[in-house]
Parts: sequence; C-alpha cells; structure tokens
Amino acid sequence: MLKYQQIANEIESYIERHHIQQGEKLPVLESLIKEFDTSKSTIVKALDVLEKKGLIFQVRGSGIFVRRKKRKNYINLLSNQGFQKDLEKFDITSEVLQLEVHKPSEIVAQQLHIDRDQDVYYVKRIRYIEGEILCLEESYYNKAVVPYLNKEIATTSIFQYIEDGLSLKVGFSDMYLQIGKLTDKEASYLKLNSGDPKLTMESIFYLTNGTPFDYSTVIYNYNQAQFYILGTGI
Amino acid sequence: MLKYQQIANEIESYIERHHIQQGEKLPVLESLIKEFDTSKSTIVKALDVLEKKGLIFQVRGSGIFVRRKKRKNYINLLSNQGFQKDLEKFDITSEVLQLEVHKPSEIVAQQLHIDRDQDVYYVKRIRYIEGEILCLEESYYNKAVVPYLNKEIATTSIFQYIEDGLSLKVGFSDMYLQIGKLTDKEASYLKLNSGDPKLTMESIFYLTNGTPFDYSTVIYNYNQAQFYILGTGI
DNA sequence: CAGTGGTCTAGACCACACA
DNA sequence: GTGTGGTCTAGACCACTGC
Repeated sequence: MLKYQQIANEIESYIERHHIQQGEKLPVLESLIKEFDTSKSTIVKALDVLEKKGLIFQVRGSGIFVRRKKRKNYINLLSNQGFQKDLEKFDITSEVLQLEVHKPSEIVAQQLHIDRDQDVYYVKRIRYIEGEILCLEESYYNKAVVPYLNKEIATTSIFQYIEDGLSLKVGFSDMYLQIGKLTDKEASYLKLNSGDPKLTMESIFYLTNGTPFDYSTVIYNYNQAQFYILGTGI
Repeated sequence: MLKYQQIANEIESYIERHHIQQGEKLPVLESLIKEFDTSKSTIVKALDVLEKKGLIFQVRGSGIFVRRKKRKNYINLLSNQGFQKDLEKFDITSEVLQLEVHKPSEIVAQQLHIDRDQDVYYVKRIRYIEGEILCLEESYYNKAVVPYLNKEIATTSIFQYIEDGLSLKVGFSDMYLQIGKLTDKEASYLKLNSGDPKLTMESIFYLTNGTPFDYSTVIYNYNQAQFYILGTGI
C-alpha cells in the first residue's frame, strides 16, 4: 500500500471514528509529519487526496478543516465504483434480466472502440436500493477485456469482479446525463407511468491504460434519483 | 501565477492548439522537464492538475495520453465557475426577474450558516443558452460576504464579479440533484407544461476559507439539460 | 532490460491568516 | 510577527509496460 494512501485512509477513518464535524480543525501539518514519521510532501499528498475526495479543505495560514455533507440518502454521483463501494450504507441488489454474448451495434462498437465482429457481453439489470427500484441498466462489456461473466457475478457486483477477480484496474470514465420522459417499455420496467420523468446516464468506463471496456446506459427511477456531488473547485 | 499552474495551462493550450486527439501521446516527462526547465515534481504536479481536470491520463511505464470527450453540446456539471467560464463556447445570457435584500428563511439561514436577522441578497433569474431557456435560478447570497449586487452584475456573471470585483476566492461546493415534475409556476417560467420532467440542482458555494456565501436552487429545462462529467477515479 | 511514470525525502523559501 | 499551509527543487529509488 502506498504510504500517502495509507495515511489518507488513516486520517479518513480517524475523522469517521471521532465523528468530527464540518468546520472542525485537524492537527497541523507539523504534528501529522511527526505522527506519521514521514516527510512533509507525503503528508501534503495524503491531504490532497482527501481534499479531492471532498472530505477536508485546507486554508493557508489557518489550518486543515473537515468537510462533511449534511444530507443523507443521496447517492454520490462521482466515484467509478459502479456504486457498491460508495453505497455500502445502502442496500443495493440487482435482478439480472438478460445476460448474453453477441456482436455489438454500430453505436456500441464505436463507444467501446472495437470492430463490429468482436464479441461483447450484454447485461440488462434492474437495480434496487433498499428494496425499491432504483434503475434499469443496460451494459455492454468488451469480451476481449472481460472474457467471462455469469448471472451470479451480475447479481452482485460486476465491477468488484473486474477489479478483484480479473485484477484489472478501472481508471476513469466519461458520463453523460440527460432528462426526458419514460417510454412505455421503460415505464413498465421501473413500475412507473409512461411519460414520467427520467434521468438517463450513459457512461463509458476505461481501464487505467485507457482501454474502454464498459458502455452502460442507466435509466433512473425519478423517485429514487437523488445525487450529490462534492465539488472541489476546478 | 504558480509555476505548475502556468505549465498546466501551456500544456492544455498546446493540446487545444494542435487538436491532439483522444489517445495520442504527449512528450515524455524528461522532455517536459527540459522544455519547461523545472524540476520533476513540478511537472508531475502540473500533469496531476490536468489529469484531475479529465484532460489527460497517465500510464506508468507507457506514457501520457490525451483524453478528449467526443460529444458536443453537453454542459460540464463540475467546475465551480457558475457556468460562464466553462460555457465560453456557449452563449449564456440571463434575465433578472427579481433582485432584493431581505431576511432569510429558516432553510436559507441554515444553508448559509447565518442568523435569521442577517441580510441576504435574493436573485431570481432565467438563464438562456444560445437563446433558449436553460433554467430558472433562485439564489441567496450572504450580504456580509457579498455586500453589493445590482441588476447589471446579475445580468452578466455574478461569480465573475465575486472573484474579480470583490477579490474573493471560491473554494468548493456541495451540490444536490433531484428529478421531479414541474409545478404550474415553474412550467410557466420555463415555457413548458405542468408535470413535465425537471432536474433540480441545489448548490451551496463556499469561499476557500470555508464560508458558505451562496445557496442556489436551479431548475433545468429538460430539453436543454445535457451534462457531462469527466470522472477521474476515486 | 530499457524506457517511462510514480513515490518519497529533506529542506529552502513563499504567501496568507490571525491576533 | 508567528504560525500555518503551499510551492519548488534535486535526487534516490520504485513499479509498471512493452519490446
């Protein structure tokens, strides 16, 4: 484990354990350097990680302060973790409607940067949050990257399988959001009415080496679609 | 200007100028160090900035590659810039419906972390993108932080005024997203129908020192609400 | 195994907040 | 002015990629 990551984790769990509130001050840099017996740069890097995660903010000449969102029951929109990791407080389950290997459409082939004669896994799921319907998801995985999938994996967490089972590293993602009205078909899956609001989120996930491996379209139930973003100033 | 920020900007404009495409390789670290005549750490920091912005990705043992989103006409959901800066390709205008100083409601006072007897600016605007109605925005500014506002400022960019005119630094933000149906009133502002889909985005903006100064609720026209996020792996 | 990016150090110096 | 975080350096060493 990287030293700075280790330190970041320890500070994070320290904040968590001690229920430190928004605006409360953390020990000064000098103390942290001594505490963790490391160099200044390493501490600074660890704190940068936490700052980018939205857990703290640093004020020059003043100190390091805890940032803590106040609203519960909102889902973190960022985080590549395909949920799960981020929603460990929530109970997320999945019902697999379809799982098969086939050739991609033009659009899918383009998003995954493959030829139309290469195989993809197609997975259609309904995902539940605390027993309520959260979303309808249709995903395409490049079979050259994800050579095997089964219903059991798709019922739990595909991303966890990719990272732990296949030892692949998820790097980054492009996400596109749109608002619209549910079609008849979508509505029946989500047990809503045709014409009801929907949030559509298309995502392309890439490995750390830049290979796109997953193209997904997720349609959220507007009753459950509550998201938060901890912005960190671009 | 900070050296690493300067370098990041130069690399960014280099990518832009040369129309470098997704996946194309940038010069290796060693070259950049020589080119900018600086230390390795500084270059690394500059590249980190660009990576977090979603412009490049770095692969150990391989190289530095350009990342470039392909879809146009989507709005960047992140960036604290209250749009404008991010939408410089878009034409954003605002119509001010209301602008006044008053005492905050319980909720507003709480979000801005002030007492109910302190003044806030209340601004209600309709914002247009390329001449089309983009959203209805209601904002509350802590008057202790933003002592003066007028219609002209609100018609252009309030955030630019805060940063340039008042020399305040925007630090970070909490954002909450929800999907729902338009009320009669909202629909009439957006020239849509009651019951049509809406995306509601509540934001609290903080200065770099952690002071919340702006609480805004924005209701987007679902026909124009197209967003993208460049995820960078949490 | 050569090339490339990533981590870590020790320390100098700078910039800002706050009293 | 003191305390605190931020930048920058020069260099050692590590870890991954791809030939």
